[in-house]
Amino acid sequence: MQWNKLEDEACSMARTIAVIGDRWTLLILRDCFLRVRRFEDFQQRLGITRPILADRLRKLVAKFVLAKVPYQERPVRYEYRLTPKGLDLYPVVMSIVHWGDVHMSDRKGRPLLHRHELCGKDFDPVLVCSECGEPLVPRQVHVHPGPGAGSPRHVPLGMDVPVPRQPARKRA
Amino acid sequence: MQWNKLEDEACSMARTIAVIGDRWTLLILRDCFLRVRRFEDFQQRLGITRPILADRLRKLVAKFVLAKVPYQERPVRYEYRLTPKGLDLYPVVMSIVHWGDVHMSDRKGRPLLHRHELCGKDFDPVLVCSECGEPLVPRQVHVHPGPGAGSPRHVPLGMDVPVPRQPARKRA
DNA sequence: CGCACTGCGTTCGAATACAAAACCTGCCTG
DNA sequence: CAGGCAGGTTTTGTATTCGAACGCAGTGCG
Repeated sequence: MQWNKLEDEACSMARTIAVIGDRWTLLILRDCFLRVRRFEDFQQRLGITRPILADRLRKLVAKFVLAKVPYQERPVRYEYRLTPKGLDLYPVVMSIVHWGDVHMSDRKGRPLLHRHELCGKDFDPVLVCSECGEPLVPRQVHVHPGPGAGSPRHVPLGMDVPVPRQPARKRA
Repeated sequence: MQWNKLEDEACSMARTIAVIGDRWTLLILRDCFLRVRRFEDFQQRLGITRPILADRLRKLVAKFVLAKVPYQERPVRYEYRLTPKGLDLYPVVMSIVHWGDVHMSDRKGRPLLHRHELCGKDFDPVLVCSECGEPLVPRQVHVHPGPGAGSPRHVPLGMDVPVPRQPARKRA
């Protein structure tokens, strides 16, 4: 499957991956949330090569995740800023960081702690239900097709199928 | 930067990306949460080629995200199951799917809806603070170095730096 | 003027990852 | 014994990605 095909899948995960499912893109976005905005800064902080960086920034702008806005005239220079669409990726980025904190830290512990300005405490991010506020666990989530459902070659995430497979298995 | 170097960064995001930051790996994990467990099923559902699938499964097992357990003897056949470490990726997967639902759906709407068994309603996932329960927004989160902090070549996510750059800029 | 510098990229072969298809193994079934 | 099935590996060609170097505009400095 090529990158472009991913976008056409009737699966939100595939479509998202078509935008951010690239090693560099996620690191660039992390830096965006750190208020890094300029080509040179990205390049130096990430150690990414210039052609790749230029390509990823271009793609993110084309997908309206970043916006290219001039910060000075004469020589016109641009900086890359998160759009509202880009800002909405915060949960994705935070979830990834948190998983790394919990599961990929070495003996010394996690490299950094997050403090919530509202309550003043160090916290972990928790994913909850928008309706009842309870934490989400995989087993309590069922999925049913929505208006944009296509032929489910990819049965979408959480779909409670008994694993689609050839009906009966002879051997246990 | 090569893949392996990512793991050594003192950044939880980089370390997580070293595990799951691959287009196929995330799709495989999505299917895992759908209770897909067998090589053939992954292959057919994803349209992934066999060598790549074998490679990704091997890596996920090596990283303890999946476990390879026999489900029958004589011919020994294995299935791949999420470990607790793997199950903890649920927020990552859900956040990605939700972003796709919101921002990548076509006119017809999102391909699927999620229903929460506990409250019986269709919901969106929301990322909240574990301490006060309020939704997290980027601007209200500050970060300070934790015990595992290294030299911050990558200043970690959310770090509230005024963008590290060469002190004074000659041109405005 | 003329030369260097800064910010932001592009162009170029070499290395890598990937796709498509065929092949192999161990066991079972007809 | 032919064929099938689950779960891979091998082989071969193509698309991506990479690192190093170059291009280029607009100053700034002597």
